[in-house]
Amino acid sequence: MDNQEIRNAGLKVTLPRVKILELLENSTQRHVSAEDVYKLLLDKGEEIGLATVYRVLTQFEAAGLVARHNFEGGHAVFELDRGEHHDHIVCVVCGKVEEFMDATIEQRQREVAQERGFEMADHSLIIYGRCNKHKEA
Amino acid sequence: MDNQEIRNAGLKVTLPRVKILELLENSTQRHVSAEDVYKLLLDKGEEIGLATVYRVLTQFEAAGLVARHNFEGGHAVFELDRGEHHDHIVCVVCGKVEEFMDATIEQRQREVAQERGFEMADHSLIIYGRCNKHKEA
DNA sequence: AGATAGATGAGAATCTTTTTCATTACGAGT
DNA sequence: ACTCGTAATGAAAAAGATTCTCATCTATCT
Ligand SMILES: [Zn+2]
Ligand SMILES: [Zn+2]
Ligand SMILES: [Zn+2]
Ligand SMILES: [Zn+2]
Repeated sequence: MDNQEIRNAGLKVTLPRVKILELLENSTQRHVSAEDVYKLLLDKGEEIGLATVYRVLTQFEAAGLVARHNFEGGHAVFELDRGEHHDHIVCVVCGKVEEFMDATIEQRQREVAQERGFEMADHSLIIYGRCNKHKEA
Repeated sequence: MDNQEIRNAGLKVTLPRVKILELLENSTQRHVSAEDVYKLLLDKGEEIGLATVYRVLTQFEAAGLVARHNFEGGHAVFELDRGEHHDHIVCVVCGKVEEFMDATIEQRQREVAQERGFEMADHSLIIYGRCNKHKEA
């Protein structure tokens, strides 16, 4: 259960943390900004300060519960980290986000890093395009 | 020459634009933030307002003269767009940036987008890791 | 050279995220 | 269950990045 995940992260089980984790688990949008989380909680009647939302998301990220992504747009988006790595493809018209994982790309990235003497720690791959509803031709 | 590139972009050839483009061409750091550009110009005695730096970089981007990247760190970095696409590998310790282009990755990205019904417009791939000077083992 | 649309600079404004600090609430130990 | 010390929270301020406003200047065309 959630409480245990929070405890395992070395954090106290507080109402804001439980509610934020619940929201990330149950929200229809998987990829949400801090502001989104704040407003979605407000809509549910949970008055949790925006500063707390930022703090908790950052702590969850450090604990590996949450992943942060820097999509275009000037603000970070967060999602529950379910352990399975994936990358993203984002529609530049409607903002729709789809996830994918391509073993070939993953493998080549590791090789590219090695070839350059780097030890890969992480990577960020975002494809921008127009989804089936918004492509031109 | 620079002036023609600026003109071709439909922009007036002004001193700030010429100086910013020169700096991007000659700077030892290829990947610079707007603040970097502002300060590097100051160091050279060119007093160009920060707002102008932002405006010009954005215009250059729209004209395809400059590429903008959202590395981690909360601020965008810019580089001259020399027409040859490439991606980046960044050392999380010292910030060193290397460029690479991998045909396999590029190709798979296009395929992934297609498989999902997307028309790829652009993509952002950043590998984070430790460079040869900073890796552990 | 003169007219005009476009460009600049300074500062204000905006947006996102972090910090401060006084107050409140977990949870370990009794 | 009660107490206490520490960690967590909320509100507001601060900080950092970027954009906007507007009065002034300037490149370009005639
Ligand atoms: Zn779309
Ligand atoms: Zn995702
Ligand atoms: Zn390094
Ligand atoms: Zn580059």
